[in-house]
Amino acid sequence: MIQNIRVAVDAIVFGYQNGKLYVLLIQQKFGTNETYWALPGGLVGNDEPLKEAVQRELKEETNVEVNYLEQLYTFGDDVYRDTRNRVISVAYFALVDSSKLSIKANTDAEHAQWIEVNQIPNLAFDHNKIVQKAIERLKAKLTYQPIGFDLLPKYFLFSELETLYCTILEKEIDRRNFRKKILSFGFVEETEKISVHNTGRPAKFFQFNTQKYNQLLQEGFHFEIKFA
Amino acid sequence: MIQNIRVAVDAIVFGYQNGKLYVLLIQQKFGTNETYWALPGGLVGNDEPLKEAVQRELKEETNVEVNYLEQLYTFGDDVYRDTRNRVISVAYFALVDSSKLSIKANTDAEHAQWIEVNQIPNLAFDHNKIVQKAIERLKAKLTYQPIGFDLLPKYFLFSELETLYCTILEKEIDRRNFRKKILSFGFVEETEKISVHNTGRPAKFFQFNTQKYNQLLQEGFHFEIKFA
DNA sequence: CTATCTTTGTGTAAACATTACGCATTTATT
DNA sequence: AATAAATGCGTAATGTTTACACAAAGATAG
Repeated sequence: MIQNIRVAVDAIVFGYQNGKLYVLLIQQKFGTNETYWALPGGLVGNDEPLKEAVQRELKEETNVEVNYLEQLYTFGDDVYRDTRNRVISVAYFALVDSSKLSIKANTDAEHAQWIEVNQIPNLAFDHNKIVQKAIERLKAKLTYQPIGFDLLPKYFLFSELETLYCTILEKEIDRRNFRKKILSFGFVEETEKISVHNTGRPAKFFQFNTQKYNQLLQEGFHFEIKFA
Repeated sequence: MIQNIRVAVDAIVFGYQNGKLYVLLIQQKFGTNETYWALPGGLVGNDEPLKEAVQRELKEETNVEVNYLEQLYTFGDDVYRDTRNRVISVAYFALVDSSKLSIKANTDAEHAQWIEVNQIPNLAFDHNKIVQKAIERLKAKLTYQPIGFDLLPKYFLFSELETLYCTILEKEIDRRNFRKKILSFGFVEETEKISVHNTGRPAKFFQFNTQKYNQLLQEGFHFEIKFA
């Protein structure tokens, strides 16, 4: 018997801005006037590594380049997830910082759009399920890996980092304890820059020091933020 | 262009007994007199869910039924991992308790064998890499999910649980603090049974209460064992 | 039958980490 | 100048982890 299974990749790309979490979706046409929302993705080339396939599809369909990319899960238990063919999908989890939240014009990218996570419509195939799994991963990782910084600009305020954690994890935390905890790690550094907003005391900008973090990792450090 | 990619599943099954961790491997013949060790696995059927494919292959090739099964990772970045065809492999991570550590006779199962993890030979394809990733997953999960109990018999001694943790994580821990920590969770219960070994004070058998654990999970409980 | 060995089971004090707040600081606004 | 808003720093109370002392229960040897 000859195996006849298609292999696709799909990307769940998260972006964050002003206390809101977004997912990158594309609008696809089925037939003449029916449109569906779906995750960016497509079939893998015969000689193409999976990871490159995701990056290519993202580039083609949305013109977005991500800051962070890792494999999420392979969806292949529902044999009829695509009604036309047997297709398994290797889903990837990705993050972009807020500077990339505007779609750059591109042949196909016009159908791409950032949608707030609590306003995601019905998606094609099992894509709602995939997004759900990605959100769980994001929440989990936020507490044990410093991926929150990949969602923020290079220089950020502590209040921004704090509201990012609170909005994504849907929990409250004490501003002052959070700050102390993060600073105690030693890989978030104060910069010279100072933000002036319309109200309140001006705040220092901070930055994530990747090198310092990797060094600490090697010394056996283990990142963790507990949210009650 | 027609996509021509094979989809395989591979299983990394761990077993534990007497302070030793084992992986289930099979001996395969290539050509006439060349033999290779490899992970159990094979191609997925056209109408077969991935998870069922693993279970079928395990049954066929090793006659083993596992206690715990979850998807590990999909290996598909090395385009030439199989030199004959483009094959991507969806790897699964599985556990059996010590009662299943003897291979039951079966047509194909004669080539299956439990090999100690620190004596794993060169394996076919990228299977050494896959096993490595599985070991990392096992170590990580042991600290934040109660999967250690799936490697032990239904009734076990605290000393057995303790040495399991110590051998797999390759670390020492204080016996008394470990016991207190585990018991504080409330899902490991004392039984009436008592073990009499040749030396020392007789020990109570304990058992894992799945129902209690699930109940605690719903109440927001989060399992965690820290190893210095 | 008592001394010794070994493993199990219980307790407790010290060290460390987390939590809950109080309050001074620095700007913009009235 | 007084007020408001957000930032930045400190400290006491509480909770958790670690290190270790020691009693308990059986096996063995003299």
